[in-house]
Amino acid sequence: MPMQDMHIVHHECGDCPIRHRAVCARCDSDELTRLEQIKYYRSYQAGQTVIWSGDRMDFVASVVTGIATLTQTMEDGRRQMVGLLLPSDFVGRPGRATAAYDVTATTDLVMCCFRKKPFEDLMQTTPHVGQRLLEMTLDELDAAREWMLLLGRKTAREKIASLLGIIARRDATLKLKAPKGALSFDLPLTREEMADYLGLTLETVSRQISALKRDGVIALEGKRHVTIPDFDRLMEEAADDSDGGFLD
Amino acid sequence: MPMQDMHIVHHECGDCPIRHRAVCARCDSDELTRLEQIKYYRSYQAGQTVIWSGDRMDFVASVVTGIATLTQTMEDGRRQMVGLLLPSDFVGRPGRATAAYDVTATTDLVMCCFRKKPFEDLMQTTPHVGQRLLEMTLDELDAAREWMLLLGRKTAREKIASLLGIIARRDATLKLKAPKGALSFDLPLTREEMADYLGLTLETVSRQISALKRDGVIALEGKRHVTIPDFDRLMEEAADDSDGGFLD
DNA sequence: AATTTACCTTGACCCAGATCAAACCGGAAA
DNA sequence: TTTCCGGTTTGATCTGGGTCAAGGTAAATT
Repeated sequence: MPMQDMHIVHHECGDCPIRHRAVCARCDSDELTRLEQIKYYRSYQAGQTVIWSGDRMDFVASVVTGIATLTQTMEDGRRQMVGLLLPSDFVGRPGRATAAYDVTATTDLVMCCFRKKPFEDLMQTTPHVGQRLLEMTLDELDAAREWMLLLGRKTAREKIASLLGIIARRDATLKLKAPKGALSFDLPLTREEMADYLGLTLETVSRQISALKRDGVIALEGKRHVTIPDFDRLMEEAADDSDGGFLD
Repeated sequence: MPMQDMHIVHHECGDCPIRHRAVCARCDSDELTRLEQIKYYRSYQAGQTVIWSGDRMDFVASVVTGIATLTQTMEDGRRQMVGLLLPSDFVGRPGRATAAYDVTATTDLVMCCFRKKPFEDLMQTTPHVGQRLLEMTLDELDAAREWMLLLGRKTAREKIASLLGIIARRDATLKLKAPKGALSFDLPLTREEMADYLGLTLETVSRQISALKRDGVIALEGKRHVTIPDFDRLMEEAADDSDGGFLD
C-alpha cells in the first residue's frame, strides 16, 4: 500500500456520524456552513503518528472514525498515555501553536480538520462552537481526574478491570446496547498501549488479563477479542465508586 | 472562636486581588456589573469542608485567598487528590447540579461565589465569562494530564520534587520573583495531604523529604518551611520534561 | 515450507514503596 | 508544667508489581 495514501473523503456535515456529539453539535445551519468551508478530512493508517509533541500544529480536528491516543514521554523513555481519543473527540487547543502531546492513530483513523486561524475566528464571532468545546473540555477534565484516581490508588487488577469496563461501555453505546449482562468486543489496544495507559508494564497487564480470565471475570477468543459474561462483576473488580452521576 | 463565624467581606471587583486572573478576567465593565450583582463572599476555616461529593451545589465560585483541595474517595477509604485550588481557580461546573468531588479548605479560605442560575444566564448572554472559563479549563486539563504522568510513571522521589517545584513556582509568581536560585516558602499541605496528591503513603512522603534534605536538594526549618538552594537542581530531581511551553 | 516479525505469555527473582509499629515534637489546653 | 494530641519521623518487615529472560503464536514475507 502506497506510503502517503491519504484517500480524501468528503462528507456532507448533514450525514456525518459525529454531527450530534462533536464540537459542531450545537451549531446552527449558518455556523455549520462556515465550518463546512474551512474543514477538510485526513486519514491515517493504524500505527501512524498524527503529530509529535512540540511540533507546530496549524489545525484543530475532530476524530470521525477510529481511535487515537495522546501520550507523554520522558527523556529516559518512560511513557504515559494521557488520553484516548474516540469518535467525536476533539484534538488540539485553540490559541496554542504547538502540540502538547504525541498523537498517534491506534486504528485506521479519519479526522475532520479545521485550519486553526479561521476556526479561532469562528469561535470569536459565534457562540455555539465555544460553548460546546467548553462542555467537552469539562467532560475530559472529569475523565482525566477519574484516571488520576486509577493511576494513584488502584491495584493492577482494578486498573485492568476499569479499562475493560470503559472500552466495553463505549462499545456498547456505539452498538446502542445497555452495558448489562454479557457483551463482547475487540480490544483496540496492544498490551503495551494498555500498560502505557494504566501506568503498568506490559508483563503485568498480560498477567492480570490472564488472572481475570482464570477467575471467569472475562473470556478471551484469540488475544484481542474479549467477552464479559457479567458486567456488574467486572465493575466490582474495578472498584469503581461510580454512584456519582445518578444524583439528579 | 465561634463555629459559624464566616465574617462577610465585601470587595469592590475593581480592587479584587484575582480580578485579572479569575473567570472574570476578560469581562468588560458591563459584564462586571452583572457579576457584581450576583456575587457574595464566603469564608471557611482551615480544615473545613466546603462541599461533599454528591451534594447539591447551587453556586459556582472563585478562590480569592487561601488554598482548597479536590479529592476523590473510594468506598474502602483510599483517597486521591485530583486538584489543588489556588487563588483565582474556579470551583464548580455550570450545568451540573451536584459536586463531583469533595472540596476542602486546607488553609483559611475566601471564595467569591455566584448563584448558579444567574451565572449560567450570564454565560448564555455574554461571551467573555465563557471564553475565559474555557481557557482556564483547558489549562486545568493540561495540569491534570501532567499529573497523570507523575502518578503513572514517576518515582516517589521524583513525585516529591515535582510537588515542591510546583508549590515553589506558584509561590514565586505570587511574590513576583523568578523561580531561580534560592527561594523558600511554607508548605500549605500536611504530609498526608501530599501523600493523597502524589499517590503515596504519608510515611513514604516523610522519608523522601528527609532524603532530599539529607542530599542537600532542600533545607527545612521546622516541618513546614522549605528552602530551595538551587531550583534547577530540584527540577532535575523532578525529571520534568518541561521544554514544552517555550516553543512559541 | 521456512523464516521473519510483532505480539503475547509465563517464570524466576528483585526492589521500591506499603504496612505495621514505635517514638518524637511542638503547640494548645488543663 | 504537665498532659495531650495532631502531625511527623524512623525502623523492621512484607509484597505487588517491576525487571530480566525464555518461549510461544500467528500473520506476513521469502
